[in-house]
Amino acid sequence: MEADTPRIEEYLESIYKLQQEQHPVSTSRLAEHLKLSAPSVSEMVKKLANKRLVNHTEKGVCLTDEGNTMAKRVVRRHRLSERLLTDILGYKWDEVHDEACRLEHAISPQMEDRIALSLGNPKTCPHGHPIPDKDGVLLKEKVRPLSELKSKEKAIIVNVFEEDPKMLQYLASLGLIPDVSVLVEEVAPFGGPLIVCVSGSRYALGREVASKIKVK
Amino acid sequence: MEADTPRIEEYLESIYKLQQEQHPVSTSRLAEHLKLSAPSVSEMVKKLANKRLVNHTEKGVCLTDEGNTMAKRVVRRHRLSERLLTDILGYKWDEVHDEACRLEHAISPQMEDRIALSLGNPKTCPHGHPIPDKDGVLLKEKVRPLSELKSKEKAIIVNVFEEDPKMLQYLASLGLIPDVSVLVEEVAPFGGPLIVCVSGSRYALGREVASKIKVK
DNA sequence: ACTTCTTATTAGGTATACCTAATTCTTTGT
DNA sequence: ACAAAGAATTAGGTATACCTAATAAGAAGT
Repeated sequence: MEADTPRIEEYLESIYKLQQEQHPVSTSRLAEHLKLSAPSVSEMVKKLANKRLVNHTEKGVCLTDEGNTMAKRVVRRHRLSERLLTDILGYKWDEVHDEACRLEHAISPQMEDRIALSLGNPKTCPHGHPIPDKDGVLLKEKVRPLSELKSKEKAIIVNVFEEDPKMLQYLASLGLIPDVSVLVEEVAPFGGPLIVCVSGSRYALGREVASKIKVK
Repeated sequence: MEADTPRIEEYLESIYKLQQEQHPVSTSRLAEHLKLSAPSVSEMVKKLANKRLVNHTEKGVCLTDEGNTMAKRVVRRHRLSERLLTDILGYKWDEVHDEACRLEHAISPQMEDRIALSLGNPKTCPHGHPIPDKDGVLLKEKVRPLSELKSKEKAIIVNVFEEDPKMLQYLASLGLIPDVSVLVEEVAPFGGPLIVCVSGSRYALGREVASKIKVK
């Protein structure tokens, strides 16, 4: 009767992520995100609901308090793993996601503490996302996508909502990483590109790309 | 048709370890070591044999070249994990085994390399056991158990064949750790204790305990 | 309102890795 | 040599987590 926690963690983490965009998460979105068939997800969601980790209504799936707590613990371990990989093992930010997806299920609460301590209690992952603290408290900054800035507006990159390595490499090559200041020089009309100024250089950035960069 | 590698790795690692004591490993020993029922092990061993990872004869199970290579890769990841835990995350040597048992299945070849590099290519785990290199080459020192030394013999601790935390704590408290020099002052007859001298202090050590400490 | 399209679920099936109980095969003691 | 003990396997069964194909339920278009 006991849980295959890795699998459960995977589901909770996905639901957690998808909830940020779409509140009650549809099972089809979840299936797509987990790369599983819809029936498999349907079935598993039922089990999660039985364990009181999610509520499953007509509109979709959402985490219960308990599910949310558990999801945040996984997110914490994922992001701490990413930091361990970059800060200590010399990984680049585009190489850490997949590795962290495996590590997050192999890290004990004790190791979680030790990583946090050894890294000086980092507040964010290498992509700028906040690391929930031990009690699940998560300080989320108010951000907006870079794509929504007006011409001549200046802002600081908070995080990058992206995990594709190619894309991350591209962004890093332009210096578009957290804590960097960006000036929007010009916004081309009709959904055209943004001309941005980053640490002295000027680049044209597609809207799609710019929408993934969150700034404050 | 593809492998549940973590489980396979677990078996190979156990067989690898047990082979050091008893060459063809009996399925019952294996079952005991893995804390599984004999039939479960019997069945799994059949699968491993199908995959050409072990040879299963009347006398027992032994690793094929391929199985041995795979086992050594797991051992490498296990011991590198242990070193990561002690050297970077501040764990004590008695706290690392269980944690490493989980990590060893979540570490990619790339991460393996990075850990080794970041730690300066350590040659042994915190308990003194050699870390196989990338190609499975493993330099095994010629050792004998401390329990076999004669009175007045002096030797250097190479490794400790033990993973029980309590025991490791005890040994560490006496300073009985790898690379430390020990002098046997006296050997009590009839399987009695050894009186040993370690960094200025004198202790009485049971035979059982002493047999787990390998020296050169 | 009704058909169409999408979304979700049920039905039925597979593979993995475990279990207990029963059986067979292998030693070993007398 | 043979019975008792011990080791290993077969038989039969469970739970988990996945799948495809078929069906049902809900939303949207004319």
